[in-house]
Amino acid sequence: MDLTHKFLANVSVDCVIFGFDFEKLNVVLVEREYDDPATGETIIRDYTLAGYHIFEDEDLDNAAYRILKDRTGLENIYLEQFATFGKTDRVAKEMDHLWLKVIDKGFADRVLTVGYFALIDSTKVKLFSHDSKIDWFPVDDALTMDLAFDHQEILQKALDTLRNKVRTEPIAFELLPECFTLTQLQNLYQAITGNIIDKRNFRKKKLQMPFIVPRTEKQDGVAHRPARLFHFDRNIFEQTRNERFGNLF
Amino acid sequence: MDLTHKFLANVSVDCVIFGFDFEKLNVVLVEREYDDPATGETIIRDYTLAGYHIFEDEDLDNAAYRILKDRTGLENIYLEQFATFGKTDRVAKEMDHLWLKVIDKGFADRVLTVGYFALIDSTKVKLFSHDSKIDWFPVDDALTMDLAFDHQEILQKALDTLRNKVRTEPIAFELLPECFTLTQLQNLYQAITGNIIDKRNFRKKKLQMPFIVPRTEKQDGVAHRPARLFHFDRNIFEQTRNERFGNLF
DNA sequence: TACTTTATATACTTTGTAAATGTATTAATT
DNA sequence: AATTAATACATTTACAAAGTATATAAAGTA
Repeated sequence: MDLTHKFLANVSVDCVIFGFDFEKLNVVLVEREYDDPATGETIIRDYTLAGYHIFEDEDLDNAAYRILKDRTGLENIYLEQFATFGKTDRVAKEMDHLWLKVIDKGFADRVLTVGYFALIDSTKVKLFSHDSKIDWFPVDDALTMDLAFDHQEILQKALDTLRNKVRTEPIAFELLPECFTLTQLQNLYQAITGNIIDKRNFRKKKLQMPFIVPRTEKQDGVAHRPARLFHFDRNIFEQTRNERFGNLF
Repeated sequence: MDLTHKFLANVSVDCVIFGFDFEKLNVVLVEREYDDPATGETIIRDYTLAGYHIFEDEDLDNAAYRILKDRTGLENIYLEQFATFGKTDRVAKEMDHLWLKVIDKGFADRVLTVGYFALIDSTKVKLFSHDSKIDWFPVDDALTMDLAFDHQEILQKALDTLRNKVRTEPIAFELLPECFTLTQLQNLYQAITGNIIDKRNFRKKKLQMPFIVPRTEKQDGVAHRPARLFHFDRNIFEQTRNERFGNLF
């Protein structure tokens, strides 16, 4: 192997952090603001995914876990690498931005970004950011917002990957609390895929899956008949993995 | 964004080139040999995937296309990025190798590799290599051979991705000549998935797929009843994409 | 040459299972 | 009592699984 024209690149990791509020799918975005030094007015406001460059002695996966922990405080979270973005012009959008005037010229270098998506139970998570605003946004909105760099493309690819994977792998449960109702699970699948699912068949199918385990507790604090709660048993799922063929919903 | 501890990495692309010989799935491997300067004996012989580092002004995808063209002479080939490998110790295996004595120390640096897999009609392809042997190997064999670096892991991941994707996307046809028999197509799916498929139902299902188009020609040169030939029509497939739900086979 | 053998391609049928759809009842709150 | 959603069960329809039969080529054989 000829290493004579060896070329070195910046490497960063971007985390697409997905959450579910029992209605729609959300994603974590970090706000960027820049005030014009002369007038003091806010000139730029856009959003980025949660990202950071990797450290020299750090595995890619660990960088993603670090970023996730910095932003959510959470550990042992479902995290999956889905794509790497390395177009030579991927920071070109930034060139037209005033950002270039205030930040390190390092941005002008070539930057590779490895994309990860995280699935978290967002119901009780508090988001952290030392210097900028950070918040949840509906994914549908985020796809039309002004995102920095190629974060639009990264988000879209993360969503596509999630939509695909959720059909055959039991990852949807990562977005729900430990106990959930079948309606909540159905709403989640609908939010991810964008399709509506027939309730009767969805229930019938789920009830005969041995890894969807009913609990004695019932739903609480709702203004109608409370639903039975369930939890997902990963062990049973793995034991019965070969018996399955088609969709999980 | 703080860029004070900016870190630069080597970036390379590895291509997992898949082919099909109407019996089994094959993959392209490049042989590495090193002769002991003292005795002249071959000390090391192992195999790598087709890979090379990226150029400074080159998109990741283009690097993959370049590597593929250098090795096969082919253009306009199905190529898909499937994962990026960035463990800090991913070249550690090489440390125990005598290779380190004869090559640039650059290998000791951290190297990120972006994995792509290519699907080609291998029936009429000639492989190129200026300095080393290059050949097709059955994937099953390759998975137990001595592959360099973490190429074992990369190959396995490529195979997993192919196995998954082939269920819902019409990429299997990339491994066949333009015209093929239904038996060849069935054998291909069996080779990829490792499962046997019922011939009667496979045929019935395929014959009612409008994008599997029968041709007037028949199979030639076989010592039994010649089969009808078909081709895959991508336009029809795309037009009828929403009508589909389940497996493609 | 004529006939048989061999190997695979191809067609059609029956059966079992799961999805799609229709209808009814239950259990909580307001 | 009205409202809202949860839950149960039955019927119909579609498709996959599995059984059986026939067609068409080359190659072998009398």
